[in-house]
Amino acid sequence: MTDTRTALQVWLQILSCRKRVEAQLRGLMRDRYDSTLPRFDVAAALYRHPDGLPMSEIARHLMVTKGNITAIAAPLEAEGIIERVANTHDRRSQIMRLTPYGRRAFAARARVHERWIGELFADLDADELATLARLLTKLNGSVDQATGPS
Amino acid sequence: MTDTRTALQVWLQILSCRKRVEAQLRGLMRDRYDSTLPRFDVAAALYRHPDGLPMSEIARHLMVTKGNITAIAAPLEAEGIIERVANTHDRRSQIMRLTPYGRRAFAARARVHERWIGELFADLDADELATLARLLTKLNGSVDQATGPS
DNA sequence: TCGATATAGTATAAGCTTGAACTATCTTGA
DNA sequence: TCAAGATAGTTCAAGCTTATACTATATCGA
Repeated sequence: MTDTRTALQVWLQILSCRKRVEAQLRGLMRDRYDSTLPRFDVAAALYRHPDGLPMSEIARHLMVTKGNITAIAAPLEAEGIIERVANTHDRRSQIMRLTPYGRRAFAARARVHERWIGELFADLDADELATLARLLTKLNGSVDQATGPS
Repeated sequence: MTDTRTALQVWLQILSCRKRVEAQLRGLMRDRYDSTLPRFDVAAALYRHPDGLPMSEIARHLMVTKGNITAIAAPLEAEGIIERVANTHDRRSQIMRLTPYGRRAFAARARVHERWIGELFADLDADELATLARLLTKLNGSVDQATGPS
Protein backbone atom coordinates (compact mmCIF):
# COMPACT_ATOMS: atom_id res chain seq x y z
CA MET A 1 0.00 0.00 0.00
CA THR A 2 1.40 3.37 -1.06
CA ASP A 3 0.89 6.93 0.08
CA THR A 4 -2.87 7.13 -0.11
CA ARG A 5 -2.97 10.90 0.23
CA THR A 6 -0.66 11.46 -2.72
CA ALA A 7 -2.52 8.85 -4.76
CA LEU A 8 -5.74 10.77 -4.17
CA GLN A 9 -4.04 14.00 -5.19
CA VAL A 10 -2.80 12.41 -8.43
CA TRP A 11 -6.29 11.13 -9.16
CA LEU A 12 -7.81 14.58 -8.70
CA GLN A 13 -5.15 16.07 -10.96
CA ILE A 14 -5.89 13.51 -13.65
CA LEU A 15 -9.59 14.41 -13.46
CA SER A 16 -8.83 18.11 -13.62
CA CYS A 17 -6.48 17.72 -16.55
CA ARG A 18 -8.81 15.63 -18.63
CA LYS A 19 -11.69 18.04 -17.95
CA ARG A 20 -9.75 21.10 -19.07
CA VAL A 21 -8.25 19.47 -22.15
CA GLU A 22 -11.49 17.84 -23.17
CA ALA A 23 -13.34 21.16 -22.92
CA GLN A 24 -10.86 22.67 -25.36
CA LEU A 25 -11.02 19.78 -27.78
CA ARG A 26 -14.80 19.67 -27.65
CA GLY A 27 -14.89 23.34 -28.61
CA LEU A 28 -12.49 22.67 -31.45
CA MET A 29 -14.57 19.80 -32.83
CA ARG A 30 -17.76 21.79 -32.51
CA ASP A 31 -16.56 25.11 -33.95
CA ARG A 32 -14.32 23.83 -36.71
CA TYR A 33 -16.04 20.62 -37.76
CA ASP A 34 -19.54 20.73 -36.31
CA SER A 35 -18.77 17.35 -34.75
CA THR A 36 -17.98 15.82 -31.36
CA LEU A 37 -15.11 14.16 -29.53
CA PRO A 38 -16.76 10.72 -29.22
CA ARG A 39 -17.25 10.64 -32.99
CA PHE A 40 -13.61 11.60 -33.42
CA ASP A 41 -12.62 8.71 -31.17
CA VAL A 42 -14.61 6.18 -33.20
CA ALA A 43 -13.12 7.48 -36.43
CA ALA A 44 -9.63 7.27 -34.88
CA ALA A 45 -10.14 3.61 -34.03
CA LEU A 46 -11.25 2.88 -37.60
CA TYR A 47 -8.39 4.91 -39.06
CA ARG A 48 -5.95 2.56 -37.35
CA HIS A 49 -7.77 -0.43 -38.89
CA PRO A 50 -8.15 0.18 -42.62
CA ASP A 51 -10.03 -3.10 -43.11
CA GLY A 52 -12.67 -2.00 -40.62
CA LEU A 53 -13.82 -3.40 -37.31
CA PRO A 54 -17.00 -5.01 -36.00
CA MET A 55 -18.87 -2.70 -33.63
CA SER A 56 -18.09 -4.81 -30.59
CA GLU A 57 -14.37 -4.51 -31.37
CA ILE A 58 -14.66 -0.73 -31.55
CA ALA A 59 -16.43 -0.80 -28.20
CA ARG A 60 -13.63 -2.90 -26.74
CA HIS A 61 -10.92 -0.59 -28.08
CA LEU A 62 -12.64 2.52 -26.70
CA MET A 63 -13.69 0.81 -23.47
CA VAL A 64 -17.36 1.68 -23.87
CA THR A 65 -20.52 -0.38 -24.26
CA LYS A 66 -21.78 -1.72 -27.56
CA GLY A 67 -24.93 0.38 -27.23
CA ASN A 68 -22.77 3.46 -27.12
CA ILE A 69 -21.19 2.59 -30.46
CA THR A 70 -24.64 2.07 -31.95
CA ALA A 71 -25.54 5.59 -30.85
CA ILE A 72 -22.38 7.23 -32.17
CA ALA A 73 -22.36 5.31 -35.46
CA ALA A 74 -25.67 6.79 -36.64
CA PRO A 75 -24.53 10.43 -36.99
CA LEU A 76 -21.13 9.32 -38.34
CA GLU A 77 -22.89 7.35 -41.05
CA ALA A 78 -25.19 10.30 -41.76
CA GLU A 79 -22.09 12.51 -42.13
CA GLY A 80 -20.74 10.04 -44.68
CA ILE A 81 -17.68 9.34 -42.52
CA ILE A 82 -18.25 5.62 -41.99
CA GLU A 83 -20.07 2.79 -43.75
CA ARG A 84 -21.23 -0.71 -42.83
CA VAL A 85 -20.14 -3.86 -44.61
CA ALA A 86 -21.66 -7.29 -44.13
CA ASN A 87 -19.48 -9.80 -42.32
CA THR A 88 -19.49 -12.93 -44.44
CA HIS A 89 -18.27 -15.08 -41.56
CA ASP A 90 -20.88 -14.01 -39.00
CA ARG A 91 -24.32 -12.79 -39.91
CA ARG A 92 -24.80 -11.16 -36.53
CA SER A 93 -21.92 -8.82 -37.15
CA GLN A 94 -21.31 -5.79 -39.34
CA ILE A 95 -17.90 -4.45 -40.21
CA MET A 96 -17.66 -0.68 -39.87
CA ARG A 97 -15.01 1.21 -41.80
CA LEU A 98 -14.15 4.72 -42.90
CA THR A 99 -15.36 5.82 -46.31
CA PRO A 100 -12.69 7.35 -48.57
CA TYR A 101 -14.11 10.75 -47.65
CA GLY A 102 -14.13 9.78 -43.98
CA ARG A 103 -10.48 8.81 -44.18
CA ARG A 104 -9.48 12.14 -45.69
CA ALA A 105 -11.67 14.11 -43.27
CA PHE A 106 -10.32 12.27 -40.25
CA ALA A 107 -6.68 12.70 -41.32
CA ALA A 108 -7.17 16.46 -41.50
CA ARG A 109 -8.94 16.60 -38.16
CA ALA A 110 -6.31 14.42 -36.51
CA ARG A 111 -3.54 16.79 -37.58
CA VAL A 112 -5.35 19.75 -36.03
CA HIS A 113 -6.19 17.70 -32.94
CA GLU A 114 -2.56 16.68 -32.46
CA ARG A 115 -1.30 20.24 -32.92
CA TRP A 116 -3.83 21.40 -30.32
CA ILE A 117 -2.61 18.85 -27.80
CA GLY A 118 0.94 20.00 -28.49
CA GLU A 119 0.00 23.56 -27.66
CA LEU A 120 -1.81 22.64 -24.48
CA PHE A 121 1.17 20.55 -23.30
CA ALA A 122 3.77 23.07 -24.46
CA ASP A 123 5.27 23.84 -21.05
CA LEU A 124 6.58 20.28 -20.64
CA ASP A 125 9.87 19.33 -22.24
CA ALA A 126 10.61 16.00 -23.88
CA ASP A 127 12.05 14.49 -20.69
CA GLU A 128 9.04 15.42 -18.63
CA LEU A 129 6.64 14.05 -21.22
CA ALA A 130 8.61 10.81 -21.43
CA THR A 131 8.55 10.48 -17.63
CA LEU A 132 4.81 11.12 -17.59
CA ALA A 133 4.29 8.51 -20.30
CA ARG A 134 6.33 5.97 -18.36
CA LEU A 135 4.57 6.57 -15.04
CA LEU A 136 1.11 6.61 -16.61
CA THR A 137 1.88 3.30 -18.33
CA LYS A 138 2.77 1.88 -14.94
CA LEU A 139 -0.33 3.42 -13.37
CA ASN A 140 -2.59 1.92 -16.01
CA GLY A 141 -0.96 -1.44 -15.37
CA SER A 142 -1.60 -1.06 -11.67
CA VAL A 143 -5.27 -0.27 -12.24
CA ASP A 144 -5.54 -3.25 -14.59
CA GLN A 145 -4.04 -5.56 -12.05
CA ALA A 146 -6.30 -4.32 -9.27
CA THR A 147 -9.45 -4.70 -11.36
CA GLY A 148 -8.70 -7.84 -13.30
CA PRO A 149 -6.86 -7.34 -16.61
CA SER A 150 -9.90 -8.77 -18.43
CA MET B 1 6.71 23.36 -28.97
CA THR B 2 7.47 19.97 -27.48
CA ASP B 3 7.39 16.40 -28.73
CA THR B 4 3.89 16.28 -30.14
CA ARG B 5 3.84 12.51 -30.49
CA THR B 6 4.67 11.90 -26.85
CA ALA B 7 2.20 14.59 -25.78
CA LEU B 8 -0.53 12.74 -27.67
CA GLN B 9 0.49 9.48 -26.04
CA VAL B 10 0.30 11.06 -22.58
CA TRP B 11 -3.13 12.47 -23.37
CA LEU B 12 -4.43 9.05 -24.45
CA GLN B 13 -3.01 7.49 -21.28
CA ILE B 14 -4.74 10.10 -19.15
CA LEU B 15 -8.03 9.30 -20.89
CA SER B 16 -7.52 5.58 -20.45
CA CYS B 17 -6.62 5.91 -16.79
CA ARG B 18 -9.55 8.11 -15.89
CA LYS B 19 -11.95 5.76 -17.72
CA ARG B 20 -10.76 2.65 -15.91
CA VAL B 21 -10.63 4.26 -12.48
CA GLU B 22 -13.95 5.99 -12.91
CA ALA B 23 -15.63 2.73 -13.95
CA GLN B 24 -14.43 1.15 -10.70
CA LEU B 25 -15.52 4.06 -8.55
CA ARG B 26 -18.89 4.29 -10.26
CA GLY B 27 -19.49 0.62 -9.46
CA LEU B 28 -18.47 1.23 -5.87
CA MET B 29 -20.85 4.17 -5.45
CA ARG B 30 -23.69 2.28 -7.10
CA ASP B 31 -23.30 -1.06 -5.34
CA ARG B 32 -22.37 0.14 -1.86
CA TYR B 33 -24.27 3.42 -1.61
CA ASP B 34 -26.85 3.40 -4.40
CA SER B 35 -25.40 6.74 -5.46
CA THR B 36 -23.21 8.24 -8.19
CA LEU B 37 -19.79 9.81 -8.63
CA PRO B 38 -21.05 13.29 -9.57
CA ARG B 39 -23.08 13.40 -6.36
CA PHE B 40 -20.00 12.32 -4.44
CA ASP B 41 -18.05 15.17 -6.04
CA VAL B 42 -20.62 17.77 -5.02
CA ALA B 43 -20.68 16.43 -1.47
CA ALA B 44 -16.88 16.52 -1.41
CA ALA B 45 -16.85 20.19 -2.37
CA LEU B 46 -19.33 20.98 0.42
CA TYR B 47 -17.42 18.86 2.93
CA ARG B 48 -14.42 21.13 2.43
CA HIS B 49 -16.62 24.19 3.08
CA PRO B 50 -18.54 23.59 6.31
CA ASP B 51 -20.36 26.92 6.01
CA GLY B 52 -21.73 25.90 2.63
CA LEU B 53 -21.33 27.32 -0.86
CA PRO B 54 -23.62 29.03 -3.37
CA MET B 55 -24.38 26.78 -6.32
CA SER B 56 -22.33 28.86 -8.72
CA GLU B 57 -19.30 28.43 -6.46
CA ILE B 58 -19.75 24.66 -6.46
CA ALA B 59 -19.95 24.77 -10.25
CA ARG B 60 -16.72 26.78 -10.40
CA HIS B 61 -14.90 24.38 -8.05
CA LEU B 62 -15.98 21.32 -10.04
CA MET B 63 -15.51 23.04 -13.42
CA VAL B 64 -19.04 22.29 -14.59
CA THR B 65 -21.99 24.50 -15.54
CA LYS B 66 -24.48 25.89 -13.04
CA GLY B 67 -27.26 23.91 -14.68
CA ASN B 68 -25.36 20.74 -13.92
CA ILE B 69 -25.33 21.56 -10.21
CA THR B 70 -29.06 22.23 -10.31
CA ALA B 71 -29.53 18.73 -11.73
CA ILE B 72 -27.28 16.98 -9.21
CA ALA B 73 -28.58 18.90 -6.21
CA ALA B 74 -32.11 17.54 -6.55
CA PRO B 75 -31.35 13.87 -5.79
CA LEU B 76 -28.81 14.86 -3.12
CA GLU B 77 -31.47 16.91 -1.40
CA ALA B 78 -33.94 14.04 -1.74
CA GLU B 79 -31.37 11.73 -0.13
CA GLY B 80 -31.14 14.16 2.79
CA ILE B 81 -27.43 14.76 2.13
CA ILE B 82 -27.62 18.48 1.44
CA GLU B 83 -29.92 21.37 2.28
CA ARG B 84 -30.46 24.90 1.01
CA VAL B 85 -30.13 28.02 3.11
CA ALA B 86 -31.20 31.50 2.08
CA ASN B 87 -28.37 33.92 1.38
CA THR B 88 -29.18 37.07 3.35
CA HIS B 89 -26.77 39.13 1.28
CA ASP B 90 -28.07 38.16 -2.15
CA ARG B 91 -31.61 37.11 -2.82
CA ARG B 92 -30.66 35.48 -6.11
CA SER B 93 -28.42 33.00 -4.35
CA GLN B 94 -28.91 29.97 -2.13
CA ILE B 95 -26.23 28.51 0.07
CA MET B 96 -25.98 24.72 -0.16
CA ARG B 97 -24.46 22.78 2.67
CA LEU B 98 -24.25 19.24 4.00
CA THR B 99 -26.81 18.20 6.57
CA PRO B 100 -25.39 16.59 9.74
CA TYR B 101 -26.39 13.23 8.26
CA GLY B 102 -24.83 14.20 4.93
CA ARG B 103 -21.57 15.06 6.67
CA ARG B 104 -21.43 11.68 8.43
CA ALA B 105 -22.43 9.79 5.28
CA PHE B 106 -19.87 11.58 3.12
CA ALA B 107 -17.05 11.04 5.62
CA ALA B 108 -17.68 7.30 5.54
CA ARG B 109 -17.88 7.20 1.75
CA ALA B 110 -14.75 9.30 1.40
CA ARG B 111 -12.76 6.84 3.51
CA VAL B 112 -13.83 3.93 1.31
CA HIS B 113 -13.23 6.00 -1.83
CA GLU B 114 -9.71 6.91 -0.72
CA ARG B 115 -8.87 3.31 0.18
CA TRP B 116 -10.09 2.22 -3.23
CA ILE B 117 -7.85 4.73 -4.99
CA GLY B 118 -4.96 3.49 -2.89
CA GLU B 119 -5.57 -0.07 -4.05
CA LEU B 120 -5.84 0.91 -7.70
CA PHE B 121 -2.59 2.90 -7.49
CA ALA B 122 -0.81 0.32 -5.35
CA ASP B 123 1.98 -0.50 -7.83
CA LEU B 124 3.44 3.01 -7.63
CA ASP B 125 5.78 3.88 -4.78
CA ALA B 126 5.87 7.20 -2.95
CA ASP B 127 8.54 8.65 -5.22
CA GLU B 128 6.66 7.78 -8.37
CA LEU B 129 3.43 9.24 -7.02
CA ALA B 130 5.23 12.42 -5.99
CA THR B 131 6.79 12.73 -9.45
CA LEU B 132 3.39 12.20 -11.07
CA ALA B 133 1.85 14.84 -8.82
CA ARG B 134 4.58 17.31 -9.69
CA LEU B 135 4.38 16.74 -13.45
CA LEU B 136 0.58 16.81 -13.48
CA THR B 137 0.65 20.10 -11.59
CA LYS B 138 2.93 21.47 -14.27
CA LEU B 139 0.73 20.02 -17.01
CA ASN B 140 -2.38 21.61 -15.56
CA GLY B 141 -0.55 24.90 -15.43
CA SER B 142 0.42 24.50 -19.08
CA VAL B 143 -3.16 23.84 -20.09
CA ASP B 144 -4.33 26.82 -18.05
CA GLN B 145 -1.82 29.08 -19.71
CA ALA B 146 -2.73 27.89 -23.20
CA THR B 147 -6.46 28.37 -22.63
CA GLY B 148 -6.48 31.52 -20.54
CA PRO B 149 -6.26 31.01 -16.77
CA SER B 150 -9.75 32.56 -16.51
C1' DT C 1 -31.33 57.93 -9.47
C1' DC C 2 -31.45 54.95 -13.09
C1' DG C 3 -30.16 52.57 -17.12
C1' DA C 4 -26.72 49.24 -18.70
C1' DT C 5 -24.47 45.35 -17.51
C1' DA C 6 -23.44 41.36 -14.88
C1' DT C 7 -24.58 37.44 -12.09
C1' DA C 8 -27.52 33.47 -9.52
C1' DG C 9 -30.24 29.87 -10.34
C1' DT C 10 -33.60 27.36 -13.37
C1' DA C 11 -35.34 25.18 -17.57
C1' DT C 12 -34.78 22.90 -21.82
C1' DA C 13 -32.98 20.37 -25.79
C1' DA C 14 -29.39 17.68 -27.53
C1' DG C 15 -25.81 14.49 -27.03
C1' DC C 16 -23.09 10.96 -24.45
C1' DT C 17 -22.93 6.85 -21.47
C1' DT C 18 -24.33 3.00 -18.86
C1' DG C 19 -26.82 -1.09 -17.69
C1' DA C 20 -30.23 -4.19 -18.76
C1' DA C 21 -33.32 -6.59 -21.71
C1' DC C 22 -34.08 -8.42 -26.19
C1' DT C 23 -33.50 -10.85 -30.91
C1' DA C 24 -30.70 -13.13 -33.98
C1' DT C 25 -27.01 -15.88 -34.71
C1' DC C 26 -22.99 -18.64 -33.62
C1' DT C 27 -20.54 -22.34 -30.90
C1' DT C 28 -19.88 -26.13 -28.17
C1' DG C 29 -20.41 -30.49 -26.09
C1' DA C 30 -23.23 -34.50 -24.87
C1' DT D 1 -28.13 -33.47 -33.91
C1' DC D 2 -29.50 -30.30 -30.81
C1' DA D 3 -29.93 -28.09 -26.47
C1' DA D 4 -27.37 -24.82 -23.68
C1' DG D 5 -24.73 -21.13 -23.52
C1' DA D 6 -22.15 -17.28 -25.59
C1' DT D 7 -21.89 -13.30 -28.54
C1' DA D 8 -23.32 -9.24 -32.06
C1' DG D 9 -25.98 -5.53 -32.42
C1' DT D 10 -30.20 -2.87 -31.04
C1' DT D 11 -33.35 -0.65 -27.97
C1' DC D 12 -34.70 1.68 -23.91
C1' DA D 13 -34.70 4.21 -19.53
C1' DA D 14 -32.04 6.77 -16.47
C1' DG D 15 -28.49 9.84 -15.41
C1' DC D 16 -24.81 13.20 -16.56
C1' DT D 17 -23.22 17.29 -19.18
C1' DT D 18 -23.24 21.14 -22.16
C1' DA D 19 -24.98 25.18 -24.30
C1' DT D 20 -28.50 28.40 -24.48
C1' DA D 21 -32.15 31.16 -23.07
C1' DC D 22 -34.74 32.96 -19.45
C1' DT D 23 -36.05 35.40 -14.68
C1' DA D 24 -34.88 37.72 -10.92
C1' DT D 25 -31.78 40.36 -8.56
C1' DA D 26 -27.28 43.09 -7.93
C1' DT D 27 -23.98 46.33 -9.21
C1' DC D 28 -21.89 50.07 -11.28
C1' DG D 29 -21.27 54.42 -13.61
C1' DA D 30 -23.12 58.63 -15.59
